[in-house]
Parts: sequence; C-alpha cells; structure tokens
Amino acid sequence: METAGFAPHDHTACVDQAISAAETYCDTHKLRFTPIRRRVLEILLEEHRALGAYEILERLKTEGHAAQPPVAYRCLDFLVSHGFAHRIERLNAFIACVEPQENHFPAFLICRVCDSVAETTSAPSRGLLGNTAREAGFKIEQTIVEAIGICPDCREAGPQA
Amino acid sequence: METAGFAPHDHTACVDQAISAAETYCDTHKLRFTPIRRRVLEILLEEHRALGAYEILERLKTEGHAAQPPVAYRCLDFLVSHGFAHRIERLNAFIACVEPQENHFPAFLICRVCDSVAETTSAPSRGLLGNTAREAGFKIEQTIVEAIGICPDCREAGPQA
DNA sequence: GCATTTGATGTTACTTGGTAACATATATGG
DNA sequence: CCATATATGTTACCAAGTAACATCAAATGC
Repeated sequence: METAGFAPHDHTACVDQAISAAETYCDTHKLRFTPIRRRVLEILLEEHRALGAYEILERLKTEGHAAQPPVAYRCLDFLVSHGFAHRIERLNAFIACVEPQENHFPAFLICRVCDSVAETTSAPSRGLLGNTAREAGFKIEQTIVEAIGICPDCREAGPQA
Repeated sequence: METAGFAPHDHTACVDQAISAAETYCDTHKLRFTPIRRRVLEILLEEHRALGAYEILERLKTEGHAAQPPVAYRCLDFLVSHGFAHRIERLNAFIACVEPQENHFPAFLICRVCDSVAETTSAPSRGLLGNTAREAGFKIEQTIVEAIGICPDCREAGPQA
C-alpha cells in the first residue's frame, strides 16, 4: 500500500526509523513513550494511511490491549500534541507524521476517491491569511490546511467526474 | 453577538441582503430555494456564528418543522454545495458565507476560547501547496483552510495561555 | 390537462466519532 | 518509602452523520 507520498519507498525502514526517532525525542524531552503509545504509533506507521480512532481500537483489541474508546483517544492526543501524528479533520482520522518535529506547518492532500493522504508543507499564516489575521488582531496558533482532490492513481484509473 | 468579522455592522440588513441575493442566484440558476432551505440559511445568518447541525435541528423543531437529522443535513448540503454556507471542519459546524459566489477560496479564523469564526480568503493552492500537488500529479479541487488561535475579544479579556 | 419523471421532504433506524467521570495502577521526586 | 503526579482501565453516555425507503410536489412531455 503506497499512499502517503504517492511514490514508493522502503517502508519497513521508515517505520523503524520513525519509532526510534520518537523514542529519542521522548527521552530527551522527558516524555513517557509507553508501550501502548508506541504501539499506536507503530500501527499508524505500518498502515501508512489515515486511520479512524475506532479502527485503531479494533487492532488494539485483537492484540489483547484494553480497547475502550478513551484508550485510543488518549494515545492519539499524546501523539498529535507532540507532533508524531496528525489529525485529518476532513476524515475524522489520524496519520503518522512523516517528518516529526521538523515540519510544524503540515498540509495534506486528500484523495476524495480512495481517501489516501499525502503530507506536505504550507505556511498560509505567512501570506494573505496572516496579514488579515494581524489586521484583525487575531493571533494564529495553528493552521489546518487540507486539499481535497484526486490522487494520481485514481486519476489514471478513470474519470470519476 | 458580533463574532464573524470581529467588527460591528448592520446585521438586519446583511441578513435581508444575503437572503435576497440567494433568492436571485437560485432563480437564475434554476435551483429551488425552498422554504426549509431558506429558513436554515436565515437561521445561520441570524445567529452569525458556526452552528452544529443539531442546533439548527432544535430550532427547526421549535418552529414546527420536521426535525430528523437528515432534514438539517440535506439543507446544509444544498447551502454548502452552492456556496451559501461553509462547513467548519474543526467545529463540525456550519456558517453562512459572507460573500456568496464571490469568494471561492474561503479561509477561517477560529477562536479556540469562544469558538467565534471569521471568514476571510486564502489561496494556498496558488503557492507552495499548489506546486507540490502539481509535481505529485494530484489535482486539487477544494481547499480547507482553518486557522486556530485567539480572537481580539478573548485576548483582551485575559490570557488563556 | 394529464401522465411521467425528477427532485425534495418526511421518517425510521442505525453507524461512527468523541468524552466526562471515576477507579486503579505505575512512575518519579522528596 | 511515602506523596504526588501521571498514565491506564472502565462505565456510561453524548454528538455527529447516514442508508434506506416512503411520500409528496414541481417541472416536463405529450
């Protein structure tokens, strides 16, 4: 399954690398990278697509973890608030960050046909939006940028209008 | 209640004007601006803030309309798909468009303290995001841009961290 | 003007997404 | 090793959204 960058790459290595990067980051920032938090991040990395909280919960359940909704949401809150994962508002779903701690202005390309998600960057608060906000006295803390459209694979597969 | 532009204006006039603009647009485009669609748009315009579908439903119910969820969602789908209203993903809510048919790249400033929403414009698909998408072969059809932060009123009212 | 078709509304029943509140366990700092 | 903070487990709920089907009204063809 290759959806995140619409291009192939060595997936096993990217999972391992991301996990150990997260481990290192948590060590140096005195965050607790507990087994269940780690496991949820692994699931997101392995699937390499946007997963709903309840999908994650299902996987945890089959693996013998406690699996009431708050379990998943708490892990996801941790991962999102520390930049290891992102929430995709349009899909009510979560996806592992491809560049943790590096990119603080993530933007997403979301295919409306297959729901694949690619992460990229954008800084709308530096442009028109930022100016407007400044003039209005609104202090921007975070931006959500999600582009909806058709990914290259679905485009080739046929016109969906 | 002044939340949309963080600045005062003549609200009664803006409701009337928006409704008759919608009416005219529907006439010329052979769309059916039915009583319930009109009423939902009026509610959004009157409240002048982001409303959940179920809040709208409550109001319809007290006014004697049918009020099962699909009633609200269908009206909202109509209003959104024709540009009379927008969906605020972050809030799972809907708000009347301030510039129907004019601005096809809406962006929103959302106060995380009072949930007020201001509409403005942004065109991220013209910048970095657009370039990345083009290179990847992703065809952008719509963009969601929502900035989270603190509005001027809440900022004055006191520091909320 | 009447039948046909198309689009809108009404209604039931259900799925998915998210959280408050509280009990329990596990680290970590004195 | 005790106190405190933080994380996990669990119950019970609330909020958001939709599929499917019945009914109704408006436009269209004849």
